[in-house]
Amino acid sequence: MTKTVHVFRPFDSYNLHRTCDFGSFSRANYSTDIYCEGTYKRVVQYESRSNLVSASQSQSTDHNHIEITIECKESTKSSIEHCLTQISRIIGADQDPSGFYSMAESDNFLNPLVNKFHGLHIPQTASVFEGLISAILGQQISTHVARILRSLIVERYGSILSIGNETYHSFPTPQSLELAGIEELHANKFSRRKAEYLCEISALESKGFIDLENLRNLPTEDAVDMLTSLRGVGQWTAHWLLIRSLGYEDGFPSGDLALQKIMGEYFNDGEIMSERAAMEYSKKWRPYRSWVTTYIFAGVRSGFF
DNA sequence: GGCCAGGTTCGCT
DNA sequence: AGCGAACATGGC
Repeated sequence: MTKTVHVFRPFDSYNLHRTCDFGSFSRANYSTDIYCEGTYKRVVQYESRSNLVSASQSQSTDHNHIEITIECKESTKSSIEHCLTQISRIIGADQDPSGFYSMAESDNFLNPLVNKFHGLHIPQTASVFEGLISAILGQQISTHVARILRSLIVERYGSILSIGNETYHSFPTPQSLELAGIEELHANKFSRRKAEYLCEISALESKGFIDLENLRNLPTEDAVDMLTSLRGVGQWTAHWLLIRSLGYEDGFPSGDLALQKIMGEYFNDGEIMSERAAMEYSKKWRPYRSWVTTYIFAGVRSGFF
């Protein structure tokens, strides 16, 4: 077991704790990602080898930096490179919120949110596939139930890595979910419809009929079109993916019920906003709507509103 | 027990 | 285009 340590300097404002909190990583049943005592941990696969990668932030007096540790049976220059790229993307340490922050300064609604959650970046899912499956599974149900279902498939279909006394789970591969099959997922607390969506998408990805990772390289519209052509993926899910998996800064899931309620309270005399009205109103926040969405949800989760 | 929760599809007007 | 039902589950 070799161990290597690296230091990464994000933009000054970056706050690991707030970012991991937003990602639900500190919740016991999140399974794949662990955030505990100031350290974030996750297994990163590279060429069929498992690397345990951890990140922690030290707030020394003059400099704010992230320390990244990689543990692996064998490491190479390219495996280390891969792990560093992955981890900094997952924890959002490579993002620059300064454009969003300057826009928010002159916005009465955003300004308090930015003050409260300053340093929160947008955590990215380890893969687009993982983001998509997690998003579909969370449709229409409470975040609490979504976590239960997510950890169920992770523990049942994901691979396991043991180091010392600790056990780490990986997110299921497209192959393993395809293999699980509709019937089995249905028997495991998923609606038949959802089980179908998950298996269909897993099969398409594992057979190479779609390439979810490649969506990162497409213009926004094309990525949304491709995603919504999949059964089980509507506007909400596609935009959620733009924000949480594809790294776009201007996604906006206007179909979101919680978002419509909050916006209604502030901008529509307390009346819930329609999807269309929410989308229209959101245009004043271009091109930073992914940030706006993230900060609003951070507010929702912490009882800010 | 009933209603809702960070939606989507399908089948009607 | 727009509307309503169905979908499975956990929590209040």
